[in-house]
Amino acid sequence: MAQTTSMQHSEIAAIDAGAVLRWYDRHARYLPWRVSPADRAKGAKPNPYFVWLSEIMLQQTTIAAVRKYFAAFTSLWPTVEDLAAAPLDDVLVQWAGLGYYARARNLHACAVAVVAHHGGVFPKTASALRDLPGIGDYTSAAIAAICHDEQVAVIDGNVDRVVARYLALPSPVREEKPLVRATVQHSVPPRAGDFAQAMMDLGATICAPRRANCLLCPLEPDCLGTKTGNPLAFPVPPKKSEKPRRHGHAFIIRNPNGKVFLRQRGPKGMLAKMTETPGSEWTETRLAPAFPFINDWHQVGEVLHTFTHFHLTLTVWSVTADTPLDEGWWAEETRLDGEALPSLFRKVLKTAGIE
DNA sequence: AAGGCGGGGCA
DNA sequence: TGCCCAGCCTT
Repeated sequence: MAQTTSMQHSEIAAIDAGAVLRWYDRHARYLPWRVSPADRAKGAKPNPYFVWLSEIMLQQTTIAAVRKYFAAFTSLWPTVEDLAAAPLDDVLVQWAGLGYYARARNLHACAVAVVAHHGGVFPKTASALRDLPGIGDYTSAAIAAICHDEQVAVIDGNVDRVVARYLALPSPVREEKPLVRATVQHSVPPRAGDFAQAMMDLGATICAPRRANCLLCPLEPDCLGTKTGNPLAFPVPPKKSEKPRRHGHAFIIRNPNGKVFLRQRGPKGMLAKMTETPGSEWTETRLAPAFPFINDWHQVGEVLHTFTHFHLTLTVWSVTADTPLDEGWWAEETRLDGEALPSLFRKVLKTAGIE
């Protein structure tokens, strides 16, 4: 077995890290949480709090979407101590619209843990970072490499794609994970942080999902994907599963004072602890609407609109209520900025002209 | 190992 | 419309 491991090791293809770094030194993207390669060469180090915050926000989220949120968070909470001291509800308000709200809950829990268990200083190794909430294989490696040049493999969707093309991998990335990891780990140079960011920039600007600008790519000379004549054939897409469509009802309840009724969702599941307009369960078959607070809802309500959000088809009702309601609060229609309203419920309110 | 999570942008 | 984006967590 040891011999087999040795043989496999000798067969692992390497990425030309020198070529990648030379390209990065000229073409690095400037981002607010980043230290440029030139400043890095002078000894400048990135702020681990900024790097961590940006990495969490960037999970399955584009840079364009993250910019404003990063600016707002660092303005409100300049340090991890500030973030840890903030109420979770305030963090959810600021996160509203960015999606994947478990990230916001884990973000806050992680800040609290860093302050409570690490003296307000982020751990320096990928292994220790990996134990914090919301930090997995990718994010732990990214922080350790970018902040401390730990020579770990940093593998995100960009790197998966670059390597899948570079090696012309015949199977979906999920099945090729060990080979991708071995290849990247085998290639990490001492400038591990710049290398990690370079590979991601390469995937974002040259070796992009639907466009490969091979003429400008530092890896082109050895790229097997290019040699096949169709690098865009990689990575091979996984089989996609059908998702059932779900149906639900949402109620826009307004009182005579022109306020709208909102409430907080439960602590588990979809959009946990976020603000919502009251509604029904979401089921696979279309349900007759039932609203717990108003027995004769159908006498005072009317359908405003029906729209689809992901796999959810939502029917929006307008309801007038003149009695106090429990389990929620009445909000000024013009002051929804202070609510932890996900995009879904902002869409609901927008159908009634409330924004 | 697979599925759920949420939203925006772009071809 | 479908796919992708600096993935993580749960079952």
